[in-house]
Amino acid sequence: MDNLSKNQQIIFDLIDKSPEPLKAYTILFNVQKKGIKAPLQVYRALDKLVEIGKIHKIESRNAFIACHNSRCQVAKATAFSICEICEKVTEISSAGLSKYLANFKDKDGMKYSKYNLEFFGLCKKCR
Amino acid sequence: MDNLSKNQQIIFDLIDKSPEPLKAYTILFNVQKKGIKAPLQVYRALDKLVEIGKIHKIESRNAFIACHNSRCQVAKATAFSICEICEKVTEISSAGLSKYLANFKDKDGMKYSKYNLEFFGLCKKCR
DNA sequence: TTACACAATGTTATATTATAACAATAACTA
DNA sequence: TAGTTATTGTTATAATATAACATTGTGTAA
Ligand SMILES: [Zn+2]
Ligand SMILES: [Zn+2]
Ligand SMILES: [Zn+2]
Ligand SMILES: [Zn+2]
Repeated sequence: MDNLSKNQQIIFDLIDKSPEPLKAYTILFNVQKKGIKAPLQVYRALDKLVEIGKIHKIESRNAFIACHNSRCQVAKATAFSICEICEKVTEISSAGLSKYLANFKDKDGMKYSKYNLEFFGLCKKCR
Repeated sequence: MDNLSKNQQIIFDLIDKSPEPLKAYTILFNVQKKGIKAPLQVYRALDKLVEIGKIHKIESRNAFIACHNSRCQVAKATAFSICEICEKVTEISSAGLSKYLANFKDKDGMKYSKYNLEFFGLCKKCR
């Protein structure tokens, strides 16, 4: 379950050591020297890594970052801050926020199994 | 400010009367008989409509819906529920939720100017 | 009115993101 | 060891989005 396959490990390592979210074709370019030559090989590994919660997709940017939040259980509940100038992305780890959202019910009383929240603003450096 | 241009009006009308989110190329297909023939014409209108808050983009689906929530001021604060089976999307209008998120500060004390929240689950019909 | 600025349009080409389809191999299970 | 499932490799193609440039419309102020 924590045993990644060869391609999954190569791609996870790349994303994990990146200071910024990586796009699929950027990943492809960077792992070609390791023998991963086709988009599908990248997308398959990304799909799996997202599924098991090792990485998250930043939907508004079509990019991927490693999970750095023990609170987000297997990609079911994710929150990020995104700087609109430098594009720095940080995973938000807030007990209050995750509790609030996990318990949120809409007006029909519906509870949700999963959510993704993206905050936008300016990071410290860019203000 | 509420005066849409010709292409903007055509595309807004289509989205506004659609019961489901529409994708850019679905829109393109549906407005070709009205003289809008190129993707760029669609994307330009979509960009403008998003900017002025008449429509929202559902990021996880690359699709667009009309705003039906007076609380979301010009696309700065959006929340949706998405059914993972039938793909029905509803804009969430909750005073509590929008107040909570608008006032949310991360651990660095940063407040955000904008957010997008997508909840996933099963709608009434699909349960 | 006329000149200017700015918004919107039209058009062709191209870039970027993602999946279909099929064959082969590796890893796990009974 | 046979059967099953996950993973890989490969080619082609689908789906989403933007670049670049020329033209036309619309509002505004001299
Ligand atoms: Zn996480
Ligand atoms: Zn920044
Ligand atoms: Zn809205
Ligand atoms: Zn449903």
